[in-house]
Amino acid sequence: MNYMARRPKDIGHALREARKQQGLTQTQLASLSGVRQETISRVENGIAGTKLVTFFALLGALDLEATIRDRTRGSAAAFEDMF
Amino acid sequence: MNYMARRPKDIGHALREARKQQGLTQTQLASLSGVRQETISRVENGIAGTKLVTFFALLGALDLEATIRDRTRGSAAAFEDMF
DNA sequence: ATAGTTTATGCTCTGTGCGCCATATTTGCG
DNA sequence: CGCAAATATGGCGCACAGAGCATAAACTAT
Repeated sequence: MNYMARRPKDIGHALREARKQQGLTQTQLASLSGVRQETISRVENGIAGTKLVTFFALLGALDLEATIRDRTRGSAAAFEDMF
Repeated sequence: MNYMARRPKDIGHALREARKQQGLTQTQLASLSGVRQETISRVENGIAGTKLVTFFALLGALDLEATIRDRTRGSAAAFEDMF
């Protein structure tokens, strides 16, 4: 699990993949995170105006975290996947 | 530059550090990103409801990117900093 | 095909982010 | 200290996210 994100749409993809990977439905994730199923659907489909609070609620429920770093690290990505 | 973020407040901190590191004022970053100086101030101080669009506008202007990954990677963080 | 589940979409309403403008407060430096 | 630059804060207006509820559309299986 290691996704790079530069646009809101990337966030949606990452969240959907993580959710599926954990075998959760949107409804299950909804009760885990406190975010409604409808909202999760819209977020996963890349609604740009999503709030950080919502994003982090989903991140937490999926046991994920975000990191912020320079864009010049693409070459190291494959290496990091070793962990 | 490698910040871990689990809450909106972490985002603000990371953005501020990155901006300072590049020797930019909020006003300069404002014209670079299209986000207003007042908004940048509030975001850096951890306003929870910040929108993803705003966040990514600032990320892009600072030439940063976000990654999403499992929370079990703390031990690898120091190692990744080698890059 | 049909029933059951999962996901997407439409609506109203409330809350709030952010643009915009002004100003207060803090910070840095002589 | 005193002044200028940088950052923070407040008000107003508009746009839109997200709750809540309903329902439609898309899958999945039997």
